[in-house]
Amino acid sequence: MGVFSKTCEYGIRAVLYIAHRTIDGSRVGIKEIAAEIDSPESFLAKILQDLSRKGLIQSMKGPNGGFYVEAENLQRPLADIVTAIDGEEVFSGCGMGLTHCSEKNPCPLHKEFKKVRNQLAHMMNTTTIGQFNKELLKGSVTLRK
Amino acid sequence: MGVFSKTCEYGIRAVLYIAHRTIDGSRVGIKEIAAEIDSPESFLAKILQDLSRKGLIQSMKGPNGGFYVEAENLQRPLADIVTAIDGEEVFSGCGMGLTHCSEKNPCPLHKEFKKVRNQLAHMMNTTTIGQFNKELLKGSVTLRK
DNA sequence: ATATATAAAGACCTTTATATCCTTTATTGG
DNA sequence: CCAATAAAGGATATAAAGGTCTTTATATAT
Repeated sequence: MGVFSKTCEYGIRAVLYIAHRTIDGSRVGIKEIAAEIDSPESFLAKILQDLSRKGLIQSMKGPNGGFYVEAENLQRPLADIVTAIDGEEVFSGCGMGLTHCSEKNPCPLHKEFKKVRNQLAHMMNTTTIGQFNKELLKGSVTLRK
Repeated sequence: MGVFSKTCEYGIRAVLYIAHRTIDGSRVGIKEIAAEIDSPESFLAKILQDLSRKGLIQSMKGPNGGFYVEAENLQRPLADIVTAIDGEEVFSGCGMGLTHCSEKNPCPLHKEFKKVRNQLAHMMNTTTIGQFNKELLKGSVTLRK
């Protein structure tokens, strides 16, 4: 188990892929996305359907249809994808699973774990969907394997 | 979904509970442990059975039997519990699930995610099983709810 | 020795995550 | 309008995580 669910991992990869492939206003189909981020096609379809309903990405049916990312969404943080799919827990939950863990009622790890959580949250909140477009086009970073 | 699996969360809580309850050389039974860390008893039994096989905790059958932690194990890091239950992935895996993500073949988040991972790993490697005994005895930290 | 307390072990069951497939709906170009 | 294309939606399958129950093995006290 990683930090995010598999669904979420595919979601992040797919959104970044779509973003960099459609800055020119074009659209990209599920087949290509699935192939390029190495994910099961029909499972990914479900994920993108969900992200599209939630407005994180856009879609269009029919010939020349496909998925794309609106300009304004390029500024949204990756944390929004995580929250949409996995929820807030990873950014705010107790490290050892206590539901009432807090400053006043802390688990043993509370202080230290909070630092880690906050670093993760900060990173995901300051990293945007569009931020890697250049590097992805250059090929200096990868989304598959 | 939290950072660790539920199994792992119960495991950490239970081990810390056992540690502070058995510094005097006594043993503590599954019923008490489950009640005090608020976990399903027979599920926890499985988890402790596993941790005991792996040597992280000790156990004894029969009257006055139960679980306990050897003095030497009090020095072991919590990371050992996580690794025993969830594996290494949370400490070393790619944030977006790429199996070949590395310095040479990095995902977009590689650098930043690595920092978070490392902070988590560092924290869990420098925190020991016995470290919270006093606070748990005092009641200044909690393991339930 | 026997009765009893306790963990170990193994066989289940339930729920959630992951994944596939088939049908429907929307869009477009001719 | 028609045919082709591509996503949406729904039903279902499979695997993994989470959880329960019953029986067995082992230690202790009497």
